[in-house]
Amino acid sequence: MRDIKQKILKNQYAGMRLPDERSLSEAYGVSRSSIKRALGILAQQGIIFKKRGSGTFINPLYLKNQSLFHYEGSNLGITDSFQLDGKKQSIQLLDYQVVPASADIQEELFLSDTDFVYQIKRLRLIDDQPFMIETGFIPIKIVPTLSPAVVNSSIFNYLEDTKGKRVTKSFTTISVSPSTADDQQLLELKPTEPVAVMDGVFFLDDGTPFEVSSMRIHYHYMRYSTFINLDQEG
Amino acid sequence: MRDIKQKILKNQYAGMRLPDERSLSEAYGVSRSSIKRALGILAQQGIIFKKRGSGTFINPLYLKNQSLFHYEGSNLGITDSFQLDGKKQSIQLLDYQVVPASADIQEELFLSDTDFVYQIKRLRLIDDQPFMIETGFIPIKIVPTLSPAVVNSSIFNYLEDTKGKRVTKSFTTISVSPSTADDQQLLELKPTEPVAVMDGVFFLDDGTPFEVSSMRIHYHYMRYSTFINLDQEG
DNA sequence: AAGTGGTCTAGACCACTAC
DNA sequence: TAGTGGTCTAGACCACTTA
Repeated sequence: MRDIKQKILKNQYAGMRLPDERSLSEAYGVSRSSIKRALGILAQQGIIFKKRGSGTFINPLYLKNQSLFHYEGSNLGITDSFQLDGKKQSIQLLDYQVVPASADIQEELFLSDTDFVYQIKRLRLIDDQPFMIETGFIPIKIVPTLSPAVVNSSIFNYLEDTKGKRVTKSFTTISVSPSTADDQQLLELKPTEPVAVMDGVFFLDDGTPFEVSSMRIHYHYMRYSTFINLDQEG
Repeated sequence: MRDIKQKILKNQYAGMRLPDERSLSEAYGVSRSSIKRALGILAQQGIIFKKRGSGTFINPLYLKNQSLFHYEGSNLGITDSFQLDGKKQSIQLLDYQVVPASADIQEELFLSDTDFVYQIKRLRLIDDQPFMIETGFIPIKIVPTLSPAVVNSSIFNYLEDTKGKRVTKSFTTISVSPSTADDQQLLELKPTEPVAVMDGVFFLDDGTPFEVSSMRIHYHYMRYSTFINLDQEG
């Protein structure tokens, strides 16, 4: 899959058309089923279109606009969703405490009355411009070793590097809101300027809910792109 | 896949756990590969989690909150994304003309200098409350038979019913903006109240780009939910 | 050690498109 | 009619979890 994707990017297929599946199968020395799986994922991502009876074609929009297409939604809809390429990221820790899990949070993280969570509020900046206020809740029993030092950078990376646990799934809702006084102060907004709100639950590989998070994003930096494909939905 | 989904909804599996793939294969009288494909789609949608070595489990959040989870993003991120259940939908046609395709639109719809497009501006309402201004561009050569009467309801349904063409894919970008004077008037917003902006390209089944659309949505009605799963991304 | 999901194969047959 | 992708099968073997 990766190799075919590279070839598409490098324009190594003539006429926006890929070889047929049987040829690819032979060329790569794998079964047709495996080729089919690879192409299926690329089709799901909108990189190619399959047309029964005629062949498999590259989506021209993808070539023109990879930067957008590169499927920002795929990065779990968080920091990487924003244009952080060459820019300096930083974090200000605004709040860090351990509190009992509220009823709402118990429900979303599958906790009981007796569970505690970290409550972490951070301001994220790029090139010293504040762009997002993030308030997250994480069960202490999942990462008992969290500390303010860790929280000053990526919690997801910490988890992956030290515990081998990956955060690979999320359920997120995006909405829009006028800015509150708190937003205006922290994000340096005028009263007429709005924020985007992303509320989400993040899960580990195995489905364990790991964090509930609410993000308030400076409207100027909010941009969320997705490719939707209804083919595989029964 | 549909049958298993029903059984999940009706709580016909004990302990939030599905039978193993080999049993399901036998029970349904199909191969394990077919079961695997069905479960793969449900996992992609966040309905179940697969754990190698231990089994397949129902996502409890899905049972608690199907209404949200029912994956509004899947409806191509448009009207169905909003809470229109029992409510009365209506449309006001604000503009309807045929114009030459601009450079931008030519690029996104793969048209040439000589192509013309319908330019259609509509105000959508639910229960007589305006909630979205939609400006769309559609190549005349794809639907030469469009008319104001058609445009007063769903163009997608018209296409499917009369031409057998389905709109199954979209590429959409969501952002946030303060309301303009036009927004404020049409959507009955105060100057401090913002709008969500959804810009997108919609494609037919076979990858033909069908419409470029820009939607400005009353912030009160904007809510976009997605489940993201990074498992299948290489 | 037993049971689970993950990957992969080799091939049959079907449905559609284009010529 | 030839060529394309779609669906499905029966089975081998691997990687991981749990007891």
